[in-house]
Amino acid sequence: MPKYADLILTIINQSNLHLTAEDIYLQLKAQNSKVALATVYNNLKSLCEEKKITKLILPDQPDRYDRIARHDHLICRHCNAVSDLFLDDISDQLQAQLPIQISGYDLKIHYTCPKCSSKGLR
Amino acid sequence: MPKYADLILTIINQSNLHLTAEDIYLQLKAQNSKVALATVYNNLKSLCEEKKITKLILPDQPDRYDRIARHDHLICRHCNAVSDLFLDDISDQLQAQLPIQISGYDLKIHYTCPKCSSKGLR
DNA sequence: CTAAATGCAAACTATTTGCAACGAT
DNA sequence: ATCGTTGCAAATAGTTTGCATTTAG
Repeated sequence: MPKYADLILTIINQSNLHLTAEDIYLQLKAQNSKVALATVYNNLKSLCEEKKITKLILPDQPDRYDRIARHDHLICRHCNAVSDLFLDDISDQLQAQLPIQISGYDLKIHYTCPKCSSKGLR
Repeated sequence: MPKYADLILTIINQSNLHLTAEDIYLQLKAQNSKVALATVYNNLKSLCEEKKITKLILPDQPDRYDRIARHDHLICRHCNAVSDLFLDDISDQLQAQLPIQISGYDLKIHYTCPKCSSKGLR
């Protein structure tokens, strides 16, 4: 039986959603029947420390976990829904403006998602 | 006596630090002697909703509160220390790559702060 | 007099920890 | 037999809420 760390990594890498610890827990339970939520949290924490996944921290909601491949995020300014975005890497451009060595960046773009937009929110 | 909302807004606008609710609470107590931490939280929440301040959410530490004027942040990849950064506004550049209307962005640049750097961390 | 602002304690949520039990080498 | 992995319950941290009280207009 594979360790949970591997199962969890696979779930995150195969998903294009942004799963919370709870989502992952439920998904594991559906497959595997017997996991503790704490085990999911512990494994997620280890995976982050090993830089095999990243934590996506968003306002007013539990943390989400994401694959490591560089990409940006669109965040709805009203409901905080998240989606992925693959823009040009601007590391070089940023680096050119800075006297220190940068190791990466995190770009969240705010907008109004279609759902909120259709409710008249701007 | 001014309302706490105003006092808090002033504290945040006058500080170039990134204060936590607790920091603000302590600062108010020092000036004013009698506030409840919950009142600080309630006011911070309202101020965010009114978009008079923004919440700065960082990994593994309490939320911090920041003035609204657009700027970016440098985050130490090791100790998560934050500092301000005033880079060129890239809204137009981002907008040009996107089919939807954006309303702003949040850019965090990761690096190794001097303190961590001097400890040999890279 | 009424509505908004405050204080306090309790509630809540997300996450972490301590520790005993388990399972694979 | 040992060491890393897991489950469970309890602890923790940060934040929010309910409600009675105070304050301001």
